[in-house]
Amino acid sequence: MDVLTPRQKLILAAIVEDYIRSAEPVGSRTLSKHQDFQLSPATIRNEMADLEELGYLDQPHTSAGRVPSQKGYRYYVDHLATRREMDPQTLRVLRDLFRQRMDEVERVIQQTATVLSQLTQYAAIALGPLIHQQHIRHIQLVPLGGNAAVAILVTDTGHVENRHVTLPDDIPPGEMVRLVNLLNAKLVGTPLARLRSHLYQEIAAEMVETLERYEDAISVLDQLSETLVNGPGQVVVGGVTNMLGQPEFRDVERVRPVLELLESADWRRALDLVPLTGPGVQVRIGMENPVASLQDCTVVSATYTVGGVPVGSIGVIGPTRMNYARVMRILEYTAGALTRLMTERLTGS
Amino acid sequence: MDVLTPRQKLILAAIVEDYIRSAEPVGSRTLSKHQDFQLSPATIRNEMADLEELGYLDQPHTSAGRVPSQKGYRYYVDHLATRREMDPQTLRVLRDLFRQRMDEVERVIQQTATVLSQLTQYAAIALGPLIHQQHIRHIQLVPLGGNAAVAILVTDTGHVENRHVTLPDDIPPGEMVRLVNLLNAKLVGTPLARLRSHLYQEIAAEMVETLERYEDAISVLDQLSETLVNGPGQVVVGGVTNMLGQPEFRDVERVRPVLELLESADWRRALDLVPLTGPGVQVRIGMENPVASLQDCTVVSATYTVGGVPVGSIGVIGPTRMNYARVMRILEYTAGALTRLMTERLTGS
DNA sequence: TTTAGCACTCGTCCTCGGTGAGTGCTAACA
DNA sequence: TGTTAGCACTCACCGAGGACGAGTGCTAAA
Repeated sequence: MDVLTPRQKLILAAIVEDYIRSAEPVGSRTLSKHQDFQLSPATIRNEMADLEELGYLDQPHTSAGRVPSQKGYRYYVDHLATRREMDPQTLRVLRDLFRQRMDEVERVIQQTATVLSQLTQYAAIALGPLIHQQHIRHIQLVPLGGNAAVAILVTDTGHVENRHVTLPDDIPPGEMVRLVNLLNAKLVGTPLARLRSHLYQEIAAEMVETLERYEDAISVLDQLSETLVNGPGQVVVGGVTNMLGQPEFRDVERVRPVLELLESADWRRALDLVPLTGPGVQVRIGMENPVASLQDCTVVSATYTVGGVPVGSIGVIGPTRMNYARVMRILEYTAGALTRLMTERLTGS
Repeated sequence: MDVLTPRQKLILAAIVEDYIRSAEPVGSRTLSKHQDFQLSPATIRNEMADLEELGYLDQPHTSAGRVPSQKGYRYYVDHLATRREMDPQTLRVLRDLFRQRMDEVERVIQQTATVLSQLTQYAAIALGPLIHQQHIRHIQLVPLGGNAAVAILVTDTGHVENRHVTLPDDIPPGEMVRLVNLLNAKLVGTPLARLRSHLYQEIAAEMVETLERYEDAISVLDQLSETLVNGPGQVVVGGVTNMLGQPEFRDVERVRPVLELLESADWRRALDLVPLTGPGVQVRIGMENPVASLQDCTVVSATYTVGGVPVGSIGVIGPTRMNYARVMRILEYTAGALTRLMTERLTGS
């Protein structure tokens, strides 16, 4: 990373901030009238030429002003973005959000995505807490007729998962009741991540004793646990149409790949966008994104944790010309609030 | 409704179909070379002038061809659209869809919306079957600690609903078990629509006898049944970005209101779009839509039924320049398939 | 090192004429 | 009376040309 003079930093920061505001290339004259630093346009032009040579600025065409390059944004985020306080109005909206009574975790995630997108005017994405961190509270098997049945699993946060399973033929009456009772007696309190190993290691022996049809029971439980642990969990995307308001996406052909990605049911990729990589706020600018259709976008994300372990994440997707300072601040706050809320739910009650 | 001569009908149909294909105003010369009717451009121009005077055609500007008006589309749909057979490829896609094994009704609805949007290249909307038509299979109350609990309700189609409820303080141990047992003994088989009346009329007496804390039990059940019956049910929207491919929506400002409507969580209004109004395929052209942001769109919808009663619906949203014949045929087929499938689920098993 | 001056670049906007698709009208024709 | 050929007219679209202005790079002076 090159070393910039204090004045160059000042100018770079001013250009980034001005461009974020106006979405128009910033000229030297505009800057010279700008603020603290009293410099003539010519001086600023010299500095800008240097900054462009170093790769921090781009010039759309010869007679236009300068625009931050992706490298410029990166430098701004890493070294220049000042941690301003949140404006009181934003803070109030967020406080109100988390003061609300929201019983279901699903609702919390849903509302978070909505509020994030409203506040930022970008698209927002929120991933529910990974279910396999949660503990089993209750298991139930409800026969539907024929061989069909629904397996229901309730976690200690009150999250309910259900899967349709196929029962083996000719289950003796009472056998299923015994199975359910055994499971509840033995599995309540187990983290979902260890459901399978518990099944085989600790209660298999007992199942052989208690149940006449051991293999059949295992087959049902396999069906339940298989999709459950690997499932992507809840994903909520909000404010997609906000992207249409951004000037860089006034052209339909530009937004289209982004909207298509956001709409696609291929949530695995969505998860890639906002991976669970440690604490703090992460910023991916343009080409830093692994997904090609986001190369003109910035993804800002943060994770919320329970007991220090990341369990879910939230993110904001917008153009590279993004209000970094504000979005990062908002995400930081929100992730913190979610961490507190989820910790309370997962350990407190 | 004015009476059109056979030739006028022929010309109107040709214009509508040509415009649906090309999205460009149709000129007299193009039409004269068109097909069966051997007429000179001049003759066709005369007829077109008449049709315009009657309101079936519009002219974007003096020296452009003609475009069907909304009245023209309406006439076309009502009198001219020929019931062509579905092309084999479309038919195969639909057959494959419903041949798939889809245990959960939710998956059926989800997949239907996806396939509809893929086939039509418009946006598709699918509404899950109204839950209050279904019958109770199982009720469960899982305490979470403190006063919180989850109430779970399974219907005979295997649909699982859950709500967080607040328990009264100091429930005697065993009381809740008794409550759940009583509910299951008495309520299994009841249609959800009659849950509340059953609660009060038929088993209230028994509850007073069996339970020490009758009022508390009722308060819990109230919480469960309240949101359950009035809930909007499952709504899936798919293929929203398909709209971006339509030439009439190349301008961002034109798509925006439509996408915003489709994204909005205000599903009540979405329900208004595709109301449960009897059998058959419904077409709403432009201003016929009650929602202002759809005034340049056509909504084609159909309902699926169980035992003759409409329980859910599907729809396609696209520009007024829509391939009516094909979309209507596809929706007709799909609604029929859903009717068969849901009937089997709701009554068969 | 900074600044004033100046020529230069280049995107934007406007105008303007040519082009062509399409029309309306009229008169002739079957 | 319905149909067709002919013809003048309209008007969106396209590309060229020119004025404008924001902004630059360079040079020379402070």
